[in-house]
Amino acid sequence: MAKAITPRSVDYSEWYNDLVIRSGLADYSAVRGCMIIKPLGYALWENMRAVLDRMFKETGHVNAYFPLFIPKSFLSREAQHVEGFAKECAVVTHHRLKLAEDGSGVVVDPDAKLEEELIVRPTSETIIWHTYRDWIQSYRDLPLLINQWANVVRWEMRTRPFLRTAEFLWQEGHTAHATREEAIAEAERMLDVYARFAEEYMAMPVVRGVKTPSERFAGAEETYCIEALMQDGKALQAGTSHFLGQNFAKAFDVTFLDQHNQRQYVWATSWGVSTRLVGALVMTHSDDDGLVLPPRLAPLQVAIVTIPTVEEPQMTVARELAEQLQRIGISVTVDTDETKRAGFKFAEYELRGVPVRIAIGKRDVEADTVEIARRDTKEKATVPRAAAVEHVRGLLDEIQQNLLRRARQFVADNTHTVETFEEFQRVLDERGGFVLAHWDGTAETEARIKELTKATIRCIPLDGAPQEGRCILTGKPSSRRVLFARAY
RNA sequence: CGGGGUGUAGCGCAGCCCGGUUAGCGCACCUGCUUUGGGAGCAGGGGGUCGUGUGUUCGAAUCACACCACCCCGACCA
Repeated sequence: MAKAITPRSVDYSEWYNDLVIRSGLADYSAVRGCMIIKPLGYALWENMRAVLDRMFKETGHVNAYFPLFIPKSFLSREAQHVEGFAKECAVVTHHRLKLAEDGSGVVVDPDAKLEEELIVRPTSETIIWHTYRDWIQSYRDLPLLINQWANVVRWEMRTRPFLRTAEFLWQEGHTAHATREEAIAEAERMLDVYARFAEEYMAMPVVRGVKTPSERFAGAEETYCIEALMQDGKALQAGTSHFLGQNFAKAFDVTFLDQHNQRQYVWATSWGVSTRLVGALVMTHSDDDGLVLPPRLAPLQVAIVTIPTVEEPQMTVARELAEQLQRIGISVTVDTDETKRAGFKFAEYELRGVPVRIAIGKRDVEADTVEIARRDTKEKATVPRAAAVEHVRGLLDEIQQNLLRRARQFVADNTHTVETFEEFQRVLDERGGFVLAHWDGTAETEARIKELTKATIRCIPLDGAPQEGRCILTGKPSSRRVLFARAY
């Protein structure tokens, strides 16, 4: 094995880093905390983006684009918002460089200092709500349903490829509504879109819930989220949808006249998912041999390898088969690289997560068969050439379903219900995973549990039935279980 | 921002303690031949500001000091 990836059992974190780099998803860059998204990683993001974009449009949203830079004063308009983001903002202070007098290169020209500093957006609520003030006058202007695909910068202390980078790509939806109820319905609708995307496309089961007040987005009245469970038993917040109340409308003075000629503040939501989803996908399905990508998002679904590459009969079969697969909408490549041998290619396609690999050798040509291997289980089947297209079509569906099934089973196996604090600690230390437990509802208890165990309340699950119980820490009454985990 | 680690060829490393030929090794790369059903073999070849700076010395990858960068672990966050 020329390209050994650290096995998960040795060091999960190393495995992830190795895999991201060696599979060709991303590279480190010259800038701290910023990564280069390589063609494979970007293709994956493009596929995610295409599906999400379609789902947003199906739910009535349109795309727009707002500036990268935000005047510093905007950020301070909403008190909680600035508190939440102030510590991680990149700030532009000058607009010009000049040659250094000592010839050592360029220096910032002190004469080019900006009157007001510009913040590189960590999120766009402020500049968007500043704009919405001009766009909204009447109830007829509502709802305003806009999404933006953009990059944002958060100067994080500690970064990890895809999971937390200083610059990341995302989408941010920003909507304005006439009523509280409508805005809440919008926030819930978009959470539902995210959850469906995660399960149907990423094959990643998620728990839907709401954040506790201390975990809420800065400036939100309610933060809805989807939480996923990674293979090492740690949780990952995969998407959030916020009900912002009238906070931003009040901060930016966005009002409208209703049907009764009454001036009202607008109700808001914002919601986003980011390139973090690529990391989530990797951590959900992949194994020690490389990426495992769900067919519905895989940039390449089928790779055909002929053995040997150069000889004609098998190459002819490969090209015919590829054409037939393409015709039914399956992405496929015929590997014509004569400098690599079959074994090398097998390993390489596995590393890159291609769901289905087909091998065609002289033996197959003679028997009129092809060998079809699936990435998720690594099983191989020899099937008649005439049945290959249907086999592949069915197999891609089967892999998609199997990944979701497997991931669901994992979440089920790693979700524990506990009654006492001792049990809580033991489960976290020995097994990790999601832990359902009673909590007295106070921020103090939440903070204390975090301090003692490093576990946070990931969410208050939306589908959890109310249940009387006693808080695992304080013994005070609790009306429902909440979802705890150690998280990324 | 605290703790730890690493900077030597595209990648991974040895050499450094104890200074001294032309700085090595594996992978990758180039050429040729033989191969080709799970990361091929042989032969030949190309590729280096030893992170940066200053100092010590006849002489520094090697010793000293300073700086920089990146990675990992923590606290903070999508």
